Amino acid sequence: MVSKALLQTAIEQFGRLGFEGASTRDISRISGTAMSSITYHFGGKEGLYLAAADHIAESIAALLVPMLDGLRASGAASRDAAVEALLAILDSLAQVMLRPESEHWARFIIREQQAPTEAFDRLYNGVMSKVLEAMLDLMTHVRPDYDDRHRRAAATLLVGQAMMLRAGRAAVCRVFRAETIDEPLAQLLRAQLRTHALCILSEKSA
Amino acid sequence: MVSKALLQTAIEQFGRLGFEGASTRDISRISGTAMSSITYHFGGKEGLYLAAADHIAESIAALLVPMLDGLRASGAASRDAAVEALLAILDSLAQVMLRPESEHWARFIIREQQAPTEAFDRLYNGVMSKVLEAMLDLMTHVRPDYDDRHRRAAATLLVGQAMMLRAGRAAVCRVFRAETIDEPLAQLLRAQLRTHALCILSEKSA
DNA sequence: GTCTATACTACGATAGAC
DNA sequence: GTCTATCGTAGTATAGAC
Repeated sequence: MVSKALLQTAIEQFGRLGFEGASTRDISRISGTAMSSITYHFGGKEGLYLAAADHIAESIAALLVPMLDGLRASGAASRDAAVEALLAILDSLAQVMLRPESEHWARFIIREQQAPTEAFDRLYNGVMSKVLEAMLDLMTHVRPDYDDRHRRAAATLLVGQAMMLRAGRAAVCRVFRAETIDEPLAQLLRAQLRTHALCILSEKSA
Repeated sequence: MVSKALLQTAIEQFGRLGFEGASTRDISRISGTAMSSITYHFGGKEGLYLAAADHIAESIAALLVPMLDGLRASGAASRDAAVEALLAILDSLAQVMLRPESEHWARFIIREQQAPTEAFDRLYNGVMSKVLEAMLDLMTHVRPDYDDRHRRAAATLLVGQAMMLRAGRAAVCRVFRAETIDEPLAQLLRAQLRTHALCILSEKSA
């Protein structure tokens, strides 16, 4: 399974070093194969990069998408149910951000956020849009008084709190004077995120 | 002012391409000087990188730090005053994130968050810690019922909403089906951030 | 399918002229 | 202080053996 190894190594290397910084020499060497295997399996460096984006989107989608339909359905029952469903989505996002495995995905994605290429389209269409659509759907039940743009702004900012756990990881660790986010700290952050989100979502209409 | 030009170009190139991806050849060419000027002024590629981090920290500190002492003082008057001071800090952060000039800073900083080097120390000690200390100080007035770790978690997550405006820029634009964040959208996002923060900070104790 | 060998370009650093 | 010239290394891509 040379192509699988190349894909895994590519995600790590592209995430750490960026497209230009990563070298196909290193990727193939770490994967235990020859450089020319990249050309054979993916057509070249760029093909490998896009394949890595697809693989990341599929991996995250596998973790999140299956639960979205259920939450959308259960959230239609009442406003409180929609709030709970939104809290569940946010906590799932937070858990993904806290997973050690998400480190390389996150680096890759955050790079693409700063300078989107075709790879960002694949990430957005593959996962992000699905999560956001589910959130916006639930937001219509929670915030019928908001217009569409306000609901989008609210959902975006709520996601920001979860994203902080990855995108601002180094700062989070400094704030807590910790080397890493261990399990008790992770639970504290998730609980606080829930408190914040509950407060924002259940506040009576302005 | 060759060294100034090199510094500016370095921030842009390191931000876009990362340390490994950026080339001293390009940086010197874009700056209109010779490669060897980098060796002369900064000792080499790494010295230039650290100098770029210092320059970013100083630039952001110049925008934020002067207001922090005043807000800390005014926030000591009452709980409501502390809430208002915190809202002012968050809005300033949001404005920094929304500034077009912050694009290159942000890329540089976000890269360092994912893989901190000595440059992150300079960024954290130069600006981030000062903003966070001011926020935590105000939080003791707003949330005397929280323990220190909960206050740190709350402050961190609040900052996350502002950070989303930069770190998740591409996703924000997609959500609003916009090419860029124009002035009306920026105001909408800032207003929503204020609503969220106000809701979180003024909620009665749990 | 996977390898070795190689062609060609670009990298960072430095020596030395001015 | 800034330049040109050059060294040694490492980059991607490709041709061709097996």
